[in-house]
Amino acid sequence: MSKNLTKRSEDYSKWYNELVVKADLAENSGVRGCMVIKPYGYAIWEKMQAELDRMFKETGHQNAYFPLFIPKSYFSKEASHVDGFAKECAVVTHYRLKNAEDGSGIVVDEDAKLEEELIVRPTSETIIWDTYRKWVQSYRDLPILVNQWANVVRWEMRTRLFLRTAEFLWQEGHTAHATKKEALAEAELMQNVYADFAENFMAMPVIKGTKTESERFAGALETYAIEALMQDGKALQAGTSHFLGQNFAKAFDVKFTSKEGKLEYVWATSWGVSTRLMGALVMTHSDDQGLVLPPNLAPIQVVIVPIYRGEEQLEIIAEKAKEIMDDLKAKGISVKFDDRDTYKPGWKFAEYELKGVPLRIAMGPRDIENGTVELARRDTLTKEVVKQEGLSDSIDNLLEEIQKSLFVKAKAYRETHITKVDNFEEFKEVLENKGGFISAHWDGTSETEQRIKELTKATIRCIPNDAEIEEGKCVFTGKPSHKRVLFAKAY
RNA sequence: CGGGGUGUAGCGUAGCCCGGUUAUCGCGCCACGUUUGGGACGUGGAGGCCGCAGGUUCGAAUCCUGCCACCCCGACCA
Repeated sequence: MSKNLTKRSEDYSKWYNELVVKADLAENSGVRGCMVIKPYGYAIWEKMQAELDRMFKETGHQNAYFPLFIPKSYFSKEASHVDGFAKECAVVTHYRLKNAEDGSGIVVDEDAKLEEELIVRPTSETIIWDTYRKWVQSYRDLPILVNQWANVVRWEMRTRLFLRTAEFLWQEGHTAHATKKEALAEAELMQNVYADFAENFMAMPVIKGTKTESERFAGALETYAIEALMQDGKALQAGTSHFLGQNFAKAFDVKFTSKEGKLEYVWATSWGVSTRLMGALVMTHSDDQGLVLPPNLAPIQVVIVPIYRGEEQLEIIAEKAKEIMDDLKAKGISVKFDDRDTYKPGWKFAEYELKGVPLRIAMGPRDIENGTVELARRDTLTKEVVKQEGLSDSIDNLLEEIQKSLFVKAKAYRETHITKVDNFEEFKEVLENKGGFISAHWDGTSETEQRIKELTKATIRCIPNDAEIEEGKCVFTGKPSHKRVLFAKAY
């Protein structure tokens, strides 16, 4: 293993790429743009899944599973949806291979051409709404509150581990409602669930807002998003929740008879977060020493490293370590005792720092003698000698403190990187030299948004839900505006 | 998908321009010994279809063509 990670200040992008690989989260595979998520990285994803799944169920949702393949004809039923995804779809055209006649290997059997080509899902709205048609007749069949955990494929031209891969893992919720009001409430509810998860579980502060028309999901009437800010000053869309109106119901003819006996189209939402959150997690907390994981998501929360000379000492330390582990496990804290004698303590310290383990306990003969341990925090890189007595309680508290402190730190960074700007020169200056979100007035037109994007590469990340009504002039055109929106360069 | 770059042992690399013994070095790996409170040291050892496929040549890591993958810049996107 090579020792030094590129510093964030030298090359942020390179730092990220190296860290994801060196911390054993993921690596590239033989297939362009597709990654292998390694056990350590997958363990973090599983923790995210477990908590999100719990939250979805708590808000009344159930899991189901829909097919990977979508008939091309389904896919083309909703016009704006096709426009949005057509350019990045993988298409299955054949169902059989055969040995090449000249013996040169395996080739596609041209005789096995599919009658109707299948799209590998880039998202599942179409197949799900085709299914919901059969599930819904009466208002009594509503709402349908379904989520699926799945992989999807979007044939991206430029990929990066976790942030943008051709195949990624996600969950997609698809709900059907009798009224517009109910569907809107669902979309907002899920935005809140995502924000809650991001902040309380990932310790990643997010801004809740609405997307502008040009940033909206293909087929949605309204897209609600949570936006996070990375350490390099770029924004990252961490989750989206869409109000789909009756677009898909109309495209797939999903109607129900209302209480009043009228035939009406169903109202829809969809919402998702993906393995992109892994990238967000890395870029929110980690440092030049490696990964920094919030305790809620760390596969290993505490690691115990013994320092010893000879079997005899190890035995004594191991015995003490076992006591500590039992105490910690009883509190639901995940702990690993690393008694490998093939690596030295210093090597292990560096290794667990790279991997972001929140707390490290080092125990040597001196500690055995004094009834102490050395306790080191990953987030602050500080260490102190503490009494073994009451250790599990203090660790329990400390983990909670680390979780909070990571959030506070990330939030403080974000707060100092939201800059109010009132003219375009300043806009460009702040974007160039400081980065982060720029809070500015906008005249509400796609044309202006587009021009600003062309000139600066910054896009409107969202219109914050809590934006104050404030009379002002568009930062670009000078036309009247009544609230500020957030601009940023984005991932 | 367009422009540029890279690909040599598990990782990082020298050699390539200007073709010619057994492909360089460091880390890692294996064995033994000494070590163990911040990435230990010594001695010995193993490991290579030089990204893949063709071509030029007496001879190719080196020159040419095609393909694949990765990185950077664009266009596009979660």
